Amino acid sequence: MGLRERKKEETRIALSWAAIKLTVERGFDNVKVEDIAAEAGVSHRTFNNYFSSKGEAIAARHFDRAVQIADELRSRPDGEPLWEAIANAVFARFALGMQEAERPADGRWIAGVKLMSQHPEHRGEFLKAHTAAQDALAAAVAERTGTNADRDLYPHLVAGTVGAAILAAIHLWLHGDAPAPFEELLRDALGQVAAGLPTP
Amino acid sequence: MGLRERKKEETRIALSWAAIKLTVERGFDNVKVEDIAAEAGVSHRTFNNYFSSKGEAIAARHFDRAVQIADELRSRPDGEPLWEAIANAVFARFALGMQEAERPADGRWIAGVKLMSQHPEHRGEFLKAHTAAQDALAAAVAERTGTNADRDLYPHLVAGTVGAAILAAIHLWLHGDAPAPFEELLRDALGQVAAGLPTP
DNA sequence: CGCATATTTGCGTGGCTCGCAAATTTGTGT
DNA sequence: ACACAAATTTGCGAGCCACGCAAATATGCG
Repeated sequence: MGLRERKKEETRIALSWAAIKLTVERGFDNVKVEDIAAEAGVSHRTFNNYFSSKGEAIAARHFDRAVQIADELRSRPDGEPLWEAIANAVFARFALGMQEAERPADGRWIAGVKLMSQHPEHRGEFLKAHTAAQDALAAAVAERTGTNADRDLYPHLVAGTVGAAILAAIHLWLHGDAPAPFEELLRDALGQVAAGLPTP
Repeated sequence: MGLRERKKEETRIALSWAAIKLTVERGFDNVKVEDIAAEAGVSHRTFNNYFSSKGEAIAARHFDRAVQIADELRSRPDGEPLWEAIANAVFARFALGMQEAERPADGRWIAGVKLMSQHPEHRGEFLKAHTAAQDALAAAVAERTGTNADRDLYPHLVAGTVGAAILAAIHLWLHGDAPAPFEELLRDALGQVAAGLPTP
């Protein structure tokens, strides 16, 4: 990767991060594209060369992280049972990134994230990123199971189910009554869907 | 429901339908809000009293239909096993609406729908509608299984899994290699997730 | 029939996305 | 080291969109 591409990637991340930071701090509607561009040290117009909306910039980090789950799955040993490999892939990339990238227990930050996550435009972009990543996961599942993502339901069902587990964990973590550690929720959710959701 | 509310509902549906029709015919970016309002016989400004974007207007029909699945589930007999009740609820509202509301085998129409379904803004709104309806389904599942949607993962996992099945069926139907009747895909998808997705 | 309440509408404001072309930066071959 | 081709950034402008506000209009109840 040449200097050119590296710098592009840096700019992309700087923009996305700036978008997240400002939005969490001030609220989605109080951040102008201009502000994000300024924070990242580029022009307003350049922002739109990288992202076609504020929401997309915010969701880009989620997207990048989620796509890596598929990559991780591909690199799991062949002998590993499917659902085990998936759980390991999810944890390797997802739960890890959760700890490293985000502020720990800053109440103000978490409150901001909650607000952001409820904003309509963000929700739409977040879900788009989520399902796009899910498609990548379906392709990886197809590879691993010898099915065909263009013809069979199976890989999409697996990927969709895993995605649903992740979303459920996030949802309960952010909005649930009884707060539990995210990792525990995620492990629980993946365990339940892997076991086939028997009636409780 | 008084005349007032009935008329509001009619306007809402007329707007949503006009948005779909024009978008399918001309493509998302070649339809102005003005056009939709004109087609429905109201002012541009009134459109925004009902919907806050073109995409939302289009997705409104999906949303209304999807929410009814939850209602339908509530009205299934108590003795019916959960997954059976869900499958019946989905079919009662979803597959039915598929036949009645949409043009049958008009190739031009279907091509337009495919294009529309790929447009970023539509995708976001569609997914928002889908997950909103999914939340309603989770609530209904919680009711039926004696779990709590604010504390337990279970109802969200079930609803999410059902949602994933529906999306996978739609996806393969619209974009898959080997076209199969939608109803068959849907039945197959629901059957697989209900059975717990064993490795094939 | 008249009045309180909802709804529609027009207008104005600020913001956003994107096409285009000029300016700047970067990689490469000599 | 240097010059040139290719990629990237930037400024500008056009067109569209969402929404606040207040005036006009429609509705339904007593």
